[in-house]
Amino acid sequence: MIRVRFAPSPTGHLHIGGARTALFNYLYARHNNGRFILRIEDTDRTRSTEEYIDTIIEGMKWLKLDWDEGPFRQTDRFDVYRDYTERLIREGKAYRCYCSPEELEQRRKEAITQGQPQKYDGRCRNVEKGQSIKVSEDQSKNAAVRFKMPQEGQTVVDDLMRGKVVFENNQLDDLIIMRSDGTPTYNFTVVVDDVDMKITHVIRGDDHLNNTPKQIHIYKALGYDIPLFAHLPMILGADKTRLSKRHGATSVMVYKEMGYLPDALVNYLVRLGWSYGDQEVFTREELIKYFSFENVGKSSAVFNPEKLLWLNSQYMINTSSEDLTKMVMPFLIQEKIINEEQPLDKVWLSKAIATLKERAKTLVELAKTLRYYIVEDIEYNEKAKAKFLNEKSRDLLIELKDALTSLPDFSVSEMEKIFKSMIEKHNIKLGNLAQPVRVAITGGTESPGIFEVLDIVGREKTLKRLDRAIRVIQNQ
RNA sequence: GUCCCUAUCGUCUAGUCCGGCCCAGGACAUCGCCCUUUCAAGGCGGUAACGCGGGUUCGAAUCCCGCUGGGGACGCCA
Repeated sequence: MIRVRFAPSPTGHLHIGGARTALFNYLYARHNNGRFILRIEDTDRTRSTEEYIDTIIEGMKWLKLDWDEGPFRQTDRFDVYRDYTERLIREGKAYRCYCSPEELEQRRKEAITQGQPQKYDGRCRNVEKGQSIKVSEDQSKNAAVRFKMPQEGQTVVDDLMRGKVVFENNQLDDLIIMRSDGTPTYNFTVVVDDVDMKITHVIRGDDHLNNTPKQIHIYKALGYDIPLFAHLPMILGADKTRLSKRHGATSVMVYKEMGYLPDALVNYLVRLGWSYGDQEVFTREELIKYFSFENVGKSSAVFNPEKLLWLNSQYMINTSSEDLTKMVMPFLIQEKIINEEQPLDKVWLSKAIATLKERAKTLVELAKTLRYYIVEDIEYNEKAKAKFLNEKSRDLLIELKDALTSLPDFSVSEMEKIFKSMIEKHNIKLGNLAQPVRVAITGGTESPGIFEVLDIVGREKTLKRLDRAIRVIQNQ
């Protein structure tokens, strides 16, 4: 049974990079009928917050990356880490370190200026029995615990993505596994938890590749089997540096707020690194069916918001108008086009959406363009008004209004007949009539086909708006 | 500074393992044309890439070496 996990730290929102790591874990688990586990790595108590835990979970749910076990929290497991730490000390595989963070920082700075490797110098490594260093009670109580890394030989990480990666052990640092306040640190908890949770494949970002040899030695010291590793390439911003807030929206929930569909984001994210021939658009089932590390690239990818926007527009087109009706509601409220209690005919709304979904790239755009269908009075775009609501169009609008008023059946085909006869009579192009009408009805020059628009807006509002446009022209 | 990863159009990528089908294919963006009552959507077409230098070979985007570029790591962060 394959078991994978996504292990974010709640020191920020679920961001684009994390979401993709989660997605690849999810797809690998589902593809192999394995288990997908969510674990919150909140050992850094100064930076982790409950709020971030909630938003990460919210983000996972929004993207429909459902997990099978968890969310587990490392803060619930401190006793476990403490036991393991004590065991390692007892066995001589870890030791107490009395150096203060300030001292270490000082030494690190010196090492950098002197061009020396920035590595713990190991001064507490062999003094555990206390002969050569005098330690006050206070110091003893506040000691951190370091893990003894081997200093000779090599460590090989056999990575599913990158093959065998060789590290020289003399590069390895005696890392701290327990802080002086008694809380454990990442490189230690990650190993303990992956063992306890029987993780078979550790799939994570490239930035962890360098930690892997250290973790391998912890596995060995604990006497456990080493899982398989797959280190994914990172996502970069347009300037090719690590994706960060400088590059715009990085939190997945911001994409929700901007009116993106979760499936579109997932589709975009999976194609950042993974490919399946020339296919661009995938259903969730296809992703699960086709996913494999063989088709994941090795180099980092630049996040391209424009392609995401395009994909979203494709998903808008391919989503049923009924589903879009449900999805757009919060945005209609947000845009103050409707209020929460306002009743709205869902069938009618869905018909309106059908005319707009191939024109709107996001749900926000969809909501905004829906405005002239829903609200009572429209606002004119000044340029459009100046160009089309003038003396030239006044008589046409009056004539059309009269014709539509007496029209027995206010249908697309009947309206079409009226427009046709009018343009023949006046020897004008359809656009000469349609554009002024469009401005009168929608306020602007861009909309779906004019007959569809009139049909959805309905006779009552249509006549009212034509009337208003005529008055506006007369008052000029 | 040390270590690790990586390198095909502006961007995401196919092709690389098993050299010839590739004077490099698709997608986004961009430009042009078509469709057209506007805007979209759609259709057609254009511009645009194998980082550089050495090898190996009849032949290299593909194999080997070097260089250069890019990224990451070096925390009592994860």
